[in-house]
Amino acid sequence: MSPTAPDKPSLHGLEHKWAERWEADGTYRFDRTATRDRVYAIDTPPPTVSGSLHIGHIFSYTHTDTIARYQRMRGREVFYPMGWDDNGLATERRVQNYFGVRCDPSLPYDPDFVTPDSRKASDRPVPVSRPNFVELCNRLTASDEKTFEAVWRFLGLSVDWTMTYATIDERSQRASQRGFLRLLARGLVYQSEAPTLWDVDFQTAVAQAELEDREQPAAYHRLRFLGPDGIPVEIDTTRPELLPACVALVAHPDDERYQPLFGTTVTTPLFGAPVPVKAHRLADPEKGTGIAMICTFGDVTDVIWWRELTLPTRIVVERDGRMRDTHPPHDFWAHGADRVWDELRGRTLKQARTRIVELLRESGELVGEPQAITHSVKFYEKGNRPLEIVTSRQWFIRTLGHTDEFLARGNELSWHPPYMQARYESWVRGLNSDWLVSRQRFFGVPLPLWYPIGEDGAVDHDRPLYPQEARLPVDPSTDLPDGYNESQRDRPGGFTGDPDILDTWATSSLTPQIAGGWEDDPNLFARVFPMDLRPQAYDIIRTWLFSTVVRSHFEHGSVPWHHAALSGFVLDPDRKKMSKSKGNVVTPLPLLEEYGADAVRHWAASGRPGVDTAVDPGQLKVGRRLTIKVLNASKFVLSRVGEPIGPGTKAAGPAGVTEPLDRAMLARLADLVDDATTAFDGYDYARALERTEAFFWAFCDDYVELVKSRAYGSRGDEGAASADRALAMALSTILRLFAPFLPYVSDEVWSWWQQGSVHRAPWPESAALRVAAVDGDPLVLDVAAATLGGIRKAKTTAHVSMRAEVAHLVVRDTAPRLAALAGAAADVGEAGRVTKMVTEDAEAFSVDVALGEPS
RNA sequence: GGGCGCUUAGCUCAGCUGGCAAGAGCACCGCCCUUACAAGGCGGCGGUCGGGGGUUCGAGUCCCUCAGCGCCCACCA
Repeated sequence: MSPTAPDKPSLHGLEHKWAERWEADGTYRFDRTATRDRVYAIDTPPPTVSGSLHIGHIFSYTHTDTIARYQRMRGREVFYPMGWDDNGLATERRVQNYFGVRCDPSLPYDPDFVTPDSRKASDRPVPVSRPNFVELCNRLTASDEKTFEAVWRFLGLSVDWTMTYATIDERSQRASQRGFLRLLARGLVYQSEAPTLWDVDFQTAVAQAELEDREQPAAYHRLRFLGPDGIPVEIDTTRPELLPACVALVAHPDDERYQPLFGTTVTTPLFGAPVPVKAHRLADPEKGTGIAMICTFGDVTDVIWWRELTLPTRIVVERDGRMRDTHPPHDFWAHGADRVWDELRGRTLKQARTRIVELLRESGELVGEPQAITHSVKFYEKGNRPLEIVTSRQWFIRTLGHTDEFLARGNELSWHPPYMQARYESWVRGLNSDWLVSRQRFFGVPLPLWYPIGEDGAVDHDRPLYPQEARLPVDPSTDLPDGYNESQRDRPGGFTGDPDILDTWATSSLTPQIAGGWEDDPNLFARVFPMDLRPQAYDIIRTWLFSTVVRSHFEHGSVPWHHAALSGFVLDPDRKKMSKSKGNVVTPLPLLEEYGADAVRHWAASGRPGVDTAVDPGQLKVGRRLTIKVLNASKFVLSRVGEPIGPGTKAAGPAGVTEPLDRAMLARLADLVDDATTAFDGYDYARALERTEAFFWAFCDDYVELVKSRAYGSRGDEGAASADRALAMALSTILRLFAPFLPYVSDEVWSWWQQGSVHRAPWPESAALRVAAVDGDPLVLDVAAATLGGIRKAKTTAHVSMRAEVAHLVVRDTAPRLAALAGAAADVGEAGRVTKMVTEDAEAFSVDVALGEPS
């Protein structure tokens, strides 16, 4: 059988051809009979299904795929599933915009509902029931997932596509609810009625991990309170509209200015409410006037003060971000304060602020004019308005008090790059609240709980009812707690389902368990858990990585995986962070189509682990050129090779390579294999690629040129055979080294002369190459290449063709290097078209090139 | 306020445990239709490796310090 390289090799259509072949052959199918020690398990990040893939996905997933392919070639059975993160707010938001609907849980299910069509952006959203809304979510995510899968396949991810999951599917819901109930049974999860950060647009509580600070314009308003002896006490506030919720003033215990006031009572402006003056260490004497008003609740410090100073609660802000429209219990407001309140009630906070400032100004209790400042305010990372603090009943997983355990688990992990561990540790050390997992949303895993309703109609939250694990997953809005029937739902003496869902992270923190078949498939789980690798981008260390460690620690008493590989971010060509609002998001499909998947992968894989990398058309062209070069160089090599040469064939034997230059190249190649292997074992795919690529170009430019004429037979069969065998060994090795990065072109070329897929071929081993190289000295190749370079330079300088004859060549160099050159003198002579070559001992390398026909 | 990373040719970046007479690609300039490759090949120009100090026979590479950029965490009346 002889190799069959096409006359005109092309990249066109390779993706389609090979994606189909791999699927048909099950090239990446996981063999679940493999024992744990042979398995390499990857906890693939389930991308958020929200319309279209981002170039950042391509970047990070390519990194993972190179490692997956490397491990597979090293003989590991790679467990490489794909998940879709479709539950949660991102999907809800997309569904609202896409279909023009709004979820109203109070509506009954409408089985005949059809989505509104031909609507305009200005149209009001159509209210739909929760079940209808969830149906729409399922419909849209199903189609989005198809689109995503198509892009992943185009990119050439070596995922086992028979192993997919979605974070909203039944398996995930079961795992999520089971995990929750087990924590509940162990007291690691609890509910609490407490002030929590609240997004007034999404109308849900928000966890610490989902916060971000944003700089916002604001203004200090100086308000005059009335002290015990009629002496004014002035405070600065950015939230004057919260004055009716003021429950105390606070200053630092050591602040001599205010020490006389501690324990006394002052009166609030406008409302005339008597409030105590308290001392607390968190009060900052440098801020404002050094004494602050405590409101329920303006910010998290208010909550701390309120709790630690046991202050009363006076709520004026509603969950929708407006002033409440009723009279709050105002037993301590002064007579007449109702008239002030009537000016504020029901208004938005912004309107209320404007109005109260006017009122304060009129009453003379605003001191001076507001001073504009800029300060940072907490936002929900997906939100548009500052978070408020609202008291509500929520469920929490206990994370406080476990800091040392979490840090210890962090130490058990190998971090790539290592400095990423610092981000994890600073997050763990900074935890200041338990993990809030309940959300007041609709599309997600329901909390698997019901509550009894007393004969008096009061819901008894303290005695939740929960299902046996065998019943999971349950939807408490339609399923029944044991011992009840449907007629008792929401009735006195009956029960009510918990209306909330679990936060996305409460489910995706279990991806190793979900993908690995925890409890559902113990046989599989034992083979893959704890997994080997968690690949992800560094921005979600505090969410996904941390929460997965927490769940695994609590549930299994182990780390969820042994390695964490953190990818950087993709920046736009101007090195700015990409965001939808800036409109600089790069979508991957056009790049894949223009440059080819291998070139896009080449760009991605050239981004160092953890390092932000810009989209660079130049780099994409480099990748494109490389893949074309692989095709052409391979075609040349195979035109010299009479039969397949690889492990087990005759040319693999050491006897085949006799020429010093060929041996030198193989020795260099062996070093390369060691380099690339070491790099990959350290998760440095970029280094492996860079080394391979550098070798390959030098191989083409120097070695191939040097042996070309000998390979054509200029010096007899033996010299040609040596070259052919070395070329074939090199090609086989190079293709396998490139395979993790350029899966399409490498398998294409592999198929020209080898059996099976290169992606199931063994990773090259340097030992075999060293045997073939015998005593090969890399110096031979170095000096030969340098000499050839000198000849080329002379010809270029003389503006003559590379085919021009060299009448007389003098090579000067040190004795050892000249000795090395002697072994390749004939090759150099033929490649440079040198008629007569002489050497002279010298301190340093130089050449004299006399062009022209031999005299 | 605490921490991490980065700062090397015009641009994007390699240079891992100190030995480099400082590298690659892109861009730029020039040459070459050479039978693997002209959507190519070959060659050239270009940097006092952010500043300053130190250790060393020797520092882009280690230590100290300063500066700029980016990010993480904490705090925010």
